[in-house]
Amino acid sequence: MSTIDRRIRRKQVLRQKILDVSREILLSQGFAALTMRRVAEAIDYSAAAIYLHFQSREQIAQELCFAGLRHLYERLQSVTGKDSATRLSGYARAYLEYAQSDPETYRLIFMADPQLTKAVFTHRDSGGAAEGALGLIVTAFTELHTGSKKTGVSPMELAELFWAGLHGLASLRIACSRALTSDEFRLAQIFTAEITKIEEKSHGKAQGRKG
Amino acid sequence: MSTIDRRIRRKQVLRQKILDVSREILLSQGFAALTMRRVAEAIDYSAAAIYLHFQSREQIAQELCFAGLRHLYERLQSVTGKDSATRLSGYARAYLEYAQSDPETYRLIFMADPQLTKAVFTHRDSGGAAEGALGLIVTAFTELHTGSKKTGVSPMELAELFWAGLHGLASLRIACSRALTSDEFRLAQIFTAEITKIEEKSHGKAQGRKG
DNA sequence: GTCTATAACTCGATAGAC
DNA sequence: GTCTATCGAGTTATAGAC
Repeated sequence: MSTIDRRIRRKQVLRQKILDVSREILLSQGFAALTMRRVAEAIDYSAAAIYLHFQSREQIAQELCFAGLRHLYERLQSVTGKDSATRLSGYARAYLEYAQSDPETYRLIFMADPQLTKAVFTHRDSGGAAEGALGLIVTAFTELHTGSKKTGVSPMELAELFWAGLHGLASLRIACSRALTSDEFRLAQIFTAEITKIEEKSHGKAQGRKG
Repeated sequence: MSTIDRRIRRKQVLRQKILDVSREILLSQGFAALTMRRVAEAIDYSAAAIYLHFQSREQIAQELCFAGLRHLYERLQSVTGKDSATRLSGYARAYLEYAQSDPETYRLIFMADPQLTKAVFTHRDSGGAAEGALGLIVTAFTELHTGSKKTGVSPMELAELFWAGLHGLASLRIACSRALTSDEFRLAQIFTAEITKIEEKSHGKAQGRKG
């Protein structure tokens, strides 16, 4: 291994360490506490040294968003189910569980800064996690759609509505724990049942189909 | 009118002027641009003078949130309709229209700072706009409920789910205009139809944005 | 080539002169 | 009541030590 390789490797290691420390600060104290000085303190370097590895604080935030989005995508991917309806129910739970497990990152991705959110949806650096995640949901609704339950509403529209609903539940909870008095998982379950047209089990089927 | 009254009045006028200027900056440039120095510049005072009328920047933000929430409440109150289902449809439209008309204030209320969101839901200074708004929706669902369409799901739960869905649509649009490819008003219409259990009339209804 | 040290600028907020 | 001066904290750019 040449000295040049060693140098590159060390550089990468330091860069990753900056990201790790940043993630920890974000997780425990929120984005406002994620300052260059604090990160520098944690990795035992000067604040200016960070700028050799990252262009700005925003860029660090962006990478944390990308990583968070990949985590969310992985959770969704790990959801299995024979029929699309139960899979959608699993997606809902997985989505809310992710937001609950790492609210500060979720906030950073979807609530904090429009530029960051935009970056998540436009840049390719996140490994296509955003498209992939939505793709899973669209696929499920497409399957559901082949049962021809609904006409005039495309799977894409249902997928986006589904996502928006989950995001509403997750983000309201993050913004204010007291905003919703009902349990968000229960609301998500009701929502999923509605959107997939599955009657709640506690009551059998109450209404007919549509032809 | 005594000199003391005059003084109090002038003080109130200046205070309102600070709020007006702040609101304008928020509306046009976002919360980040709302700095004490900029406000001071606009009202032609020193930055320190503002602290005679407001305890902090946060307090200014809070009052802007309260005012915004009252505006939202007014829009919801102006929705009329014979049956609860059409009223709910109107609420959905009014809600999204408000968020669209003043996205920066909406962001401040529900997305920016947990402390602000919490204040909106706990403090009484907003004139009970938050409770009032939710109350309108709960009432509509209670009416709907008397038709005994749904059992096992309370009107309160439906109201919160309804609100969360609308918030999801509004906040996603604000966070990133490209997040949703479908028209949010159409999605809201689908959502409302679902949650009120009204089958879509294959395609008859219009989905225009502005009434 | 890398990092430190430092300076230039932003901000919110406060103390004290007038 | 108002301003000036200033503090502490923040981001960022750069000069120079190693």
